[in-house]
Amino acid sequence: MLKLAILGFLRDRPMHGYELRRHLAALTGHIRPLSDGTLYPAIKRLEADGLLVRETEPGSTAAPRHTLHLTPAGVTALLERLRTPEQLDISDENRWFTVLAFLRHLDDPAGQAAVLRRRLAFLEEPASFFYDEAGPLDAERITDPFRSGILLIARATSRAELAWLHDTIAALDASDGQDVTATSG
Amino acid sequence: MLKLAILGFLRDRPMHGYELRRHLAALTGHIRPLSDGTLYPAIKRLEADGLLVRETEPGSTAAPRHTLHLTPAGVTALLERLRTPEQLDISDENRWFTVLAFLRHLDDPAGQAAVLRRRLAFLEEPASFFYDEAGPLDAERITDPFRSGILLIARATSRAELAWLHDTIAALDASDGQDVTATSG
DNA sequence: CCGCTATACCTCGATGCCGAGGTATCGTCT
DNA sequence: AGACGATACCTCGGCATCGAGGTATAGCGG
Repeated sequence: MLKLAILGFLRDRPMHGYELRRHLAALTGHIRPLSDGTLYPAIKRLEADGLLVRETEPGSTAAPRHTLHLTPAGVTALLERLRTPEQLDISDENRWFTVLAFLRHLDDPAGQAAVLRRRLAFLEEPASFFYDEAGPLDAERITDPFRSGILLIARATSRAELAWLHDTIAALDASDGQDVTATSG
Repeated sequence: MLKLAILGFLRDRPMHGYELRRHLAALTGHIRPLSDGTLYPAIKRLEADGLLVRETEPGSTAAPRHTLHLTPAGVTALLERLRTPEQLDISDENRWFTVLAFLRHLDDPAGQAAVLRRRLAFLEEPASFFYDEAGPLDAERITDPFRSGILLIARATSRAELAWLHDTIAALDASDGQDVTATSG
């Protein structure tokens, strides 16, 4: 997750750790704040994997700034992750939003549509939060106001996202067809 | 999180680990599947903390079943957790839904309303996912269709939840007033 | 020039989760 | 009788994260 977000931000432009931290805070920080005890080891792991390099700028500001650049391997890893996200990236809303935030980097309408279709399939499979001895509880059988609130909110989110997914997939399919004829004609 | 869910389910009725596992799978399993390598150590931690006890049923079915019961300390811990959730339980939707799923156990309309008000305050404070050099990006300035999708979905969720929160808080406030006059009169 | 804050980076112990593995029993199908 | 899957529980290594701590520089107010 963190890995995806770091690669995604660095794909836009090289930046140093502290700036990365600010961007990450803006993206998911209100949901789940990120400590730099998490960020810097993550950067080190990516560096050890050869996905990014640091270039030390001399006396720019304060401490020795390491400007972080993606390597070609880093770009490949990002695109691979975006093209074939793991199931948790599809099902968990926080992770899914991170995928969406950088899906534009996957510069391929068909590939983007394929990822959206995976989310679509996940949202369309029936899921129930609660059940008792008699089986799954549908909305009508739930008397607890808090639990019916969960269902209400989940359903509103689902409706909005399904509509958006259908629209966006249609647009991507259309633009893909256009591009193919444009480049081939 | 897991801790809260275990305590919450056991508050309904004692059950053994495997049954707990099924309930947990129904509650959050479609989002994030739970391995029993996570569940059983969590049960052990709760037992070590004195929040639950196991009672071994003799030759009921297969392996030695341990039926899990909340202790008075476990009930207290559950109520305390529900009454004063940490900020992450408020901000993270997955955690928040877990709080909601068991908030009914906090048998106190005023306390329940107070928790809902914390979520309300969180949702009402302005948050932006993205920003550039010129500051936070509002919806109009975002051209990336995937990022505008995030905002669209987040806003739909937020609208639905805010409406539900207002309604439910009003209902709780009303029932609280009624209860007070009923018990005092 | 001292203290304070912001910038910028790092380490380390504790914790919690995951996945892969293992054990054992019971019921059912063949 | 043997194979198999479901039930039921457990252990352990590995890893990501958190939080608390530390280091160092630059700039600003008093």
